[in-house]
Parts: sequence; C-alpha cells; structure tokens
Amino acid sequence: MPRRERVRQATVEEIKAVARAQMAAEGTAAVTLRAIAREMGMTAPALYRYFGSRDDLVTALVTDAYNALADAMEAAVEAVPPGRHGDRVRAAFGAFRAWGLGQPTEFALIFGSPIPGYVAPEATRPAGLRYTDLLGRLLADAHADGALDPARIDLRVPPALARQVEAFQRRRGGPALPAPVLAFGLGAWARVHGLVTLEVFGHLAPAVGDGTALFEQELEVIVRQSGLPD
Amino acid sequence: MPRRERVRQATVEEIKAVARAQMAAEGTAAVTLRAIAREMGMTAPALYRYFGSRDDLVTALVTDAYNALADAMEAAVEAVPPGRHGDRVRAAFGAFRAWGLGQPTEFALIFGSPIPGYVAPEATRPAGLRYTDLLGRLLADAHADGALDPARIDLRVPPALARQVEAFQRRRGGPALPAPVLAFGLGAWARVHGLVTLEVFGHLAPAVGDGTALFEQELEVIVRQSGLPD
DNA sequence: TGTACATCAGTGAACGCGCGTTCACTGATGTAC
DNA sequence: TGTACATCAGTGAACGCGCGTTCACTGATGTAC
Repeated sequence: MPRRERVRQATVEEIKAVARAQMAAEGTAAVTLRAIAREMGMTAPALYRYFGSRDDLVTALVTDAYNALADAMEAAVEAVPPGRHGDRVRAAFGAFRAWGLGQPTEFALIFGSPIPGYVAPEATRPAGLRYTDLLGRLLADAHADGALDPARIDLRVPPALARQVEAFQRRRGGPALPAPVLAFGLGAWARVHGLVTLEVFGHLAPAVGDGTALFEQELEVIVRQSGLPD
Repeated sequence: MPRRERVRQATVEEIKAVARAQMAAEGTAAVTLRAIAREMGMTAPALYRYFGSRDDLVTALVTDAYNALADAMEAAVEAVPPGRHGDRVRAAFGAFRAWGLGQPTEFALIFGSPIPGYVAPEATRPAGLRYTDLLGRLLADAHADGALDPARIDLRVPPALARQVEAFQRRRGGPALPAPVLAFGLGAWARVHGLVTLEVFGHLAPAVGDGTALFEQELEVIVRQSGLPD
C-alpha cells in the first residue's frame, strides 16, 4: 500500500476511534462531526475528505461494530476443539456477552433503539448477518457430526414456525437442518440476547447485580436441552 | 377537581400525547419543546408552565410508558381466572409483547438504548418495577397454591445466583420463594424480553418475518418447564 | 538531480437551521367582599 | 350583583449554542520527465 494511502487509512481509523470514544462518553447520538474534528485538532470540513456525510460515518461505525462482534465470537469458538459442540456454543454466547459488556455503546449502536434520523442502509446487512450465521454454523456442524439428535429436543414446534424456518433456510442456502433444531436455535439466540440486553442496559442490576451466574445457568440449560454433549 | 385544574391536566395530557406522536414519527430523541409547541399552536416558553424542563417531560413520558405497560399486563392477567396459573403467565407475557409491538417507540424509550444526555431519575423507579413485580406475584401466587413444585423445575441454580436471588427477595420484601423458582422466573423474563426486543427492533424479521409462532413456542416451553399446569 | 505539474489534505469563512431557556409583558380566568 | 384584586396561561423578543454542509482557497506531498 502506497504511503499516502496508508496515512489516509490511519486517519480514517482515528476518526472512527474518536467517534467511538465520544459515543462511549456521551451516548450513541453524540457522534457529531464538529466534536470529532475538535478532538482531533482539525476543522470539521476536513472530515469530508474521509466520509461523505455524518450518516456515512455512522454506517461505518455500525458495520465495524457488527464485524467486531462477529470477530470476537469467531475467535472464541475457534479456541475450542471442533468436536466439543457444547463448549463451542458456550464460547460463542459467552463472547457475545463479553463483547456487549465490554463495549456497551457499540452494543447499543447495533442492538438498542435506532439513532434518530438514521436508518441503517443495506450496506450493513452482510456484517449484521455474520454473528447469526456463525450460530447457525455451530448448529449445522453439530448436526453433521450426529451430535444433535432432533428427537432429544423437547420442543413442540408450531407448524407456522416450521414453515417460516424452512423458508428461511431456503433463502439463506447452506445445509438444511430439521425444523426443531433451528427453532431451538432461534429460541436460544433470543434467550441470550434478552439476558445480555437487560444486563448491558442496566435493567438486570436492580434484581441480581452482576449477571454472570444467571448467564451461566441459562447457558447450561441451553446446552443441556439441546441434547448436545459437552 | 376545580375547573382550572381540569383544564391544566388536559393540557399536560395533550403535551405528552403530542410528544408521543413525535417520538413515533421521528424517533425517541425527537422530543423537542419547540416542535411540540409548534404542533400545539403555542409558543415554546408556554410549556414551562407545565414542565420544568425538557428532561422533566421525558421523565413523565418514561413513567407513563412503564405504567401503561404494567396496566396492560395487569389487565390481561386479571382477565384469566385466578387458579389458572399457566394461562396467567401466558397472558402476562403475551400482553408484554402486544404492548411492545403496539407502541414500539415507547417500548424503545424504556428498553432501548438511553436517550443521549438523559439519565432516568430515581422517580421513574417505582413505575419501572411494576411489571416485574407483577411477574413475581404470579410466581408467588402459583407457589402459594402449591401449583409450583420446585422439584419439578429442571434447573441447576449456581450458588452465586441463589445468593443473589435471596438477597433480592430480602430487599424487596414479600413472600419468599425457593431460589430455583425465582431463578427460573428470571430466565423466563429474559427470554421473553429478548424475543420481544429482537422483534420490536426489527432483528427478527430477516429470519422468520412475523414472530408470533416463535413466541408461542417459547411461551409453551416456559409454562411446561415451570411445571405449572395450564 | 532538478524542475513542472497534478493530486490531495486541510483551512476559514459563511450559510441556514433548530434547539432549550430567560424575561418582562399582556390578558383572561377565578376569588373575596 | 358588582367591583377590586390575585392568580395564572400564554406571548414575543432575545440569549447563546452547536450542528451539518458548501465553497474558494492554500500549502504540502507525490509523480513524470
């Protein structure tokens, strides 16, 4: 990469880093070009060399956040031997929670209420699907290994849900899973999402303070009820 | 109530209604005094007769939202005969989801990422606890009726969580429940919260479109695993 | 190795905007005698 | 029933603020010969 390009990339990264810091300090909507420029010792119009508009910057932050989340989860999963399907699921969800608690504002950016006046453009979609795709892959791997016996999942899947789940699989491509397996996976995803959302946004604290133990209990339930061996 | 007071109350209600409409149209952070005044055909300073500041208005909206949610859930529960504990739980959670889908911006106001520059004051606490207290009461009633056998709940509660849950009960007062019962309740709460949050904020749609069937499946699982009869 | 030119980063002034909040005021509504 | 006064709702002008974005520009960095 030519020198000029390198310097340019570094500036782009600095802008995003400052924006993230400002979000962390003042909330998601505090991302303003003028404040970023001030912090960087530049004037605001200079930022237009790097981002076409404020919305473009926010889009970049959203995409980065989704990618960082997926990266963290993938790294956690890969640290577990391929055969240990239960532990891989635990690792993935554990990384989800750790990432959320570690970067609450970036978590809020993608999972909280939308930023006023900003609608996430289509461009963020692929990054947004990465972490759920990973979860799907964990299920598929376990199923391919014969570690996931649908008959052991104690779940009555409503016919409407079975249809939705099958349509979803046809749309996404990839290996087909039995409806109960995927329906179970969706439930587990929502479960973890709820727990982590409550915790990151401070709704859990009045009840139990630290959410670690509750999270571990729920992980146990998920792994056990999925019929996965550790 | 004297006439003047009545007119005054009506104006307060109108201000909040307009604020809610503006939130619904432009997002949570679009609550601005000037826009509200414009919509009402008044000048902005007049609003200071009714609310000490913009933050006071937001606080009122947050409190109202919590109360509306709790009202809706209580009404749904009371429509079910006292003895049918499973159905009462279903009704409560069903009302939670219906309320969230029906008023997504008010849902976002209390459960989404916080409004920038606004921290919910202590005054919103009591209202915020109403709906979780209701859930706790459902558990307590079922337990008091002998309908909830802790031994039937297939849950290994981590010791740390048991301690947290007991401390919580001591703090809140009210009838004491066995740790597994309360731990199960927390899990169910998080589960429903996750599902509804994902759906209201549009994260579920790419996977299954309408979330009704998935929600029903999860409700079934919760009721069945709680050991409650319908 | 030096020169002429093109590219690009960043500046500074300006635009129009909407915001929360204050203040002194007018005029209507209610109250006491 | 009428009059004098107090209370209160709402106005209009003004404050200081920060925002996104545009534009013509300067000066530094890189490139071609």
